[in-house]
Amino acid sequence: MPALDGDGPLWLQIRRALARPILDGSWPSGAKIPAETELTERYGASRMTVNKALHSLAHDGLVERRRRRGTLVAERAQEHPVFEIWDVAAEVRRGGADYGFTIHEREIVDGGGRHGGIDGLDAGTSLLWLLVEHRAGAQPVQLEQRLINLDAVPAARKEAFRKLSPGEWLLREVPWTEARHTILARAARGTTARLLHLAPGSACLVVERQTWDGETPVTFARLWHPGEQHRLVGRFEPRKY
Amino acid sequence: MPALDGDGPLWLQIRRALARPILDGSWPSGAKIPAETELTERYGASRMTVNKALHSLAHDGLVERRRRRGTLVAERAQEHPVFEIWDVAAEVRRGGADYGFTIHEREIVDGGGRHGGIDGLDAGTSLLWLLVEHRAGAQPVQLEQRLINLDAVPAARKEAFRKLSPGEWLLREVPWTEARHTILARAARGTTARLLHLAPGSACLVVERQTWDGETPVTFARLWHPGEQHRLVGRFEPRKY
DNA sequence: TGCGTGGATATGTATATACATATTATGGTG
DNA sequence: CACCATAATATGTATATACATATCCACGCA
Repeated sequence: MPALDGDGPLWLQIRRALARPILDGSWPSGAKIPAETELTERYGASRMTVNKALHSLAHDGLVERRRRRGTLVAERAQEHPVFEIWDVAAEVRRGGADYGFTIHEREIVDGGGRHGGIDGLDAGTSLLWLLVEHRAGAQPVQLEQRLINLDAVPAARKEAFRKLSPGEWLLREVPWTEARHTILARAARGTTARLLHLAPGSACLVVERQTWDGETPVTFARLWHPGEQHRLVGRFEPRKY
Repeated sequence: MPALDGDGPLWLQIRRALARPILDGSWPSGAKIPAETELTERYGASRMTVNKALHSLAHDGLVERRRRRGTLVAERAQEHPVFEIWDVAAEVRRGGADYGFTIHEREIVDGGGRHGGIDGLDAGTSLLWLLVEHRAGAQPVQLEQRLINLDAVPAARKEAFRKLSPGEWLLREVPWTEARHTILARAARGTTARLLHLAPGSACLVVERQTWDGETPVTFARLWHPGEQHRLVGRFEPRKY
């Protein structure tokens, strides 16, 4: 059981300490989490504080709590972050396939060019344009059109993206406070169709994501997936309104 | 400000009482919610209990809380449930257009027929099949293929769906404990293309939703939207792991 | 007028305490 | 051995209390 990291409120520290082994799979679905009284001693916190951490994890679907039985790691707990972060690499690996990517285009542009700009930046801003193909084995599973705000992320200018794909690299290196996703369907044409091995006009599921750090737009990505093949899954419970 | 309904834990009662005017729009975005001390008096609860209700609303993005400034209704707070419930009628009305629907097909079938079955039910189960067109003004915005488990919802057999669409009726009348959404892209063909006024082969955004009440599957819906026109939007913040 | 400083204010966190409630475990009884 | 009553257990809810912290506002001074 991981130790506390000393960063921020105690209940969030406890939450993180418990979430980590759940998300990396070392506590599998159905595993029993120590009781509140035990965590109370282990972390030197009051029961109310421990309760807040566990309640928060339950609210986000990572654990299930039952009176008397205790707190168990939820089914499909590891899938939860996928819906928010939308990381192909992790998804491909979870499916058991080899993940690989190829950068087909790389160019420094401004916001007024044919690749478009980032919402909230003026046309003169320097952007890094990338066209990235993501594969599961030999099969293309995602085509990524990405723009990175070089004012916000100057390190991207020299980054080669050898080991980490641009998406993974950004997630790891760049802080962000907000992301907005738009999901739509569009027919693949031209280069898009060709790189995804699709007939022109095939339906694709497109996820557009723009990320901010405070007020500053950081990056925009348009992610194309073959429509018949790719599915976004979410699980919900009735709200408490 | 609504009164408490006396149903369930006090903090959830307070949560509901505050969520209602936010979701129905009577408290617009940016409106100030009474301070914790004031709600404490109004509802006869301790500050910790009020705090739990407000914290929970903030966690779900319905309100934003800042020290000293107080608690404000969040931007786009009314959109939040859309992501989960996916109610076209409310969405169309929010856009200012007239909402209307037409039931094109209605039939009692079993799970083995050409309309398919519901996952988790055997082929002999009686199902109500419906094909529903949803419009904003004269423009078709969604085509709904629906199957209802008549064992779980016997009242549906005689329901005419005159005022409420099947989706709204089910949401209101039938309890559910879990829903699963699948989002994909698919080309519209045949009747689907015709009813949506699309050329055959056009990309559509398809949302499939299956709902359970405990272990019992209740209903399955496949919702088709013209892909270029319809967008699913979500807003996220970094997780606290 | 402009600026900094300090007090007032509302939320954020943490604790100790108490009792309620659901569910499992136990043990006794027929 | 089956069954039912009862105890033990872990979470669920609620309160009172205390102090921390961010932020707005007003006051005083240059």
